[in-house]
Amino acid sequence: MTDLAEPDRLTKIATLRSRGIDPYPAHGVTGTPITQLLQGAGSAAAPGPLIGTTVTIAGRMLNVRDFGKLMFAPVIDRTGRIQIGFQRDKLTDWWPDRKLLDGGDLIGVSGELGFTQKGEATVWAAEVKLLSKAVASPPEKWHGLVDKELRYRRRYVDLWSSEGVADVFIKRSKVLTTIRRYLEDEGYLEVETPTLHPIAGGAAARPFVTHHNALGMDLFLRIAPELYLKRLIVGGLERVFEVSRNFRNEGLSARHNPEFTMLELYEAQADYRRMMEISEQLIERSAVAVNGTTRVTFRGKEYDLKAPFSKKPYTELFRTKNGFDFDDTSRVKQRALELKIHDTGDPWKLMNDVFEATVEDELEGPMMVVDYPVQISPLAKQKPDDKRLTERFEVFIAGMELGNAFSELNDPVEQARRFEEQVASKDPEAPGVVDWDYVQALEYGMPPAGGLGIGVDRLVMVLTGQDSIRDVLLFPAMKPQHGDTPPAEIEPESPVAENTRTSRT
RNA sequence: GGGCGAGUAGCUCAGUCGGUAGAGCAACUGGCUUUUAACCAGUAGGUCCCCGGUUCGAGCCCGGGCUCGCUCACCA
Repeated sequence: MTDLAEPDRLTKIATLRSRGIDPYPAHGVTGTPITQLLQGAGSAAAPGPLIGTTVTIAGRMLNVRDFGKLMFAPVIDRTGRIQIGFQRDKLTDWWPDRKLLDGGDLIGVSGELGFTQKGEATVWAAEVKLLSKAVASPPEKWHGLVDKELRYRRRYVDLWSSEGVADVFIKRSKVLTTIRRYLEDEGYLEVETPTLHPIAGGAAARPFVTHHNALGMDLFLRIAPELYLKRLIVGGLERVFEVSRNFRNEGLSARHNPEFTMLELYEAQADYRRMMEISEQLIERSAVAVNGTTRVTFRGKEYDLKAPFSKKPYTELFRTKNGFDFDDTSRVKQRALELKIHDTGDPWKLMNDVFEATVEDELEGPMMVVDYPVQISPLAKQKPDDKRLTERFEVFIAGMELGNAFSELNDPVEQARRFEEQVASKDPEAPGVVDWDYVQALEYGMPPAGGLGIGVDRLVMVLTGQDSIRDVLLFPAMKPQHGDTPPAEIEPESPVAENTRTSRT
């Protein structure tokens, strides 16, 4: 047992057993969802149809108020909370055992639904069954769990003890349902592609490295599913999407978790204009599904997510904020110095860093930045009328990037050239080797296609008004707790790469 | 990694000038048939994050360290 287990409650378990009561019975009680009971109860002034009938509920009992011959306690289930009234006169045999129940215990109760003198809907217990004895106390009754670290570590308590927490995750689920339903209606196929990648491609990020013993090789946890999904477009599946858990070995923040969920989709014969429409639809429909309106409040500001979103060219935003063109490399360098941006040696990364520092944070949105320079868009197709730019856009809300999409580059020769350029660049986040298998796929011919990625966690943040990504993840990344037993060491047959970056030597 | 803040009972927090460690809730005992953070009386509960220093005396002052939160940087 851990030190959360209270000796007194453990003693009660022994007492229960000695009286022939199993504190952890094999079978539960099927109850009516509490919200349904409350609806059927109506109010004391206008009693509903369930008043006076015998009902059954199952849930967690909290906060017992004992009057000696009468006792009240709320019981919660996933739908709501209702009060149970225990009366000695109606529970003569059970009454002496009531002290064996504690706040936090899971119980099943049957009895007549009625009201108290104060008019609160109450189940007057006629039968009580202990379903599971809690040996740890529930959180303090009026502050609840306030310590953020404890809330994340003990999400299993936070979910039922903190107001609104479960609701965020119910909404998150609704967002995913909405996305799936919409894409299925559009003729998309949901697919699953590998999480273990021999080459960490499809995005610029530092990967996690792991090791496969039988194959005797290092593998990367995927940083994006992109290159596999486009192989499926070559394969003729035409419209595919994946809800992909991606892993990036980078810093943590209110917007970044090492594993996060990305929706990626690809559609043959489409281009980035079609992706704009899909982005707008996905976001607008998700907003309506969870909030019933396209209006949301996020970080103190109101946004209307109604389609269509405004669109502005990258180059124009760049010029307006900086006073010179994005491809004026000497002035970009100078500006980067002014902004104290670290120069990795890659002039185009520097240009984009200047863009991010000067433009992105102020993009309240919802808005789409369109037509990105080709040098920072290695997988996007060039614009026919301006080869310096690509058919690419990103969606921003509240200065936060929510989505990224483009007309997919399907020219194998050009793709190989860009991969080689990337590998030769000084960007530490660029892949270390060319993905020749992907180039080979393109050599067979990929139809013109549009692709889109949407950060699901961030979308849920905006839709539920949560400032931190940790509040939309059930179990956000945490350091192991001091004193935790470390996980069993697995002996690799050969050492895992020393550096977490893609090796480029 | 930088900046700011925090660490005292199971939980939420006080702790004055450096002088015997406190409250509410939770727990335990007793009372109470209509409460809503029920109430009343009582009991128990402490490595004041750790190590060192100053001092007659340190929760408090000094030095070092650890952990956590927020934030900036990196990143989506």
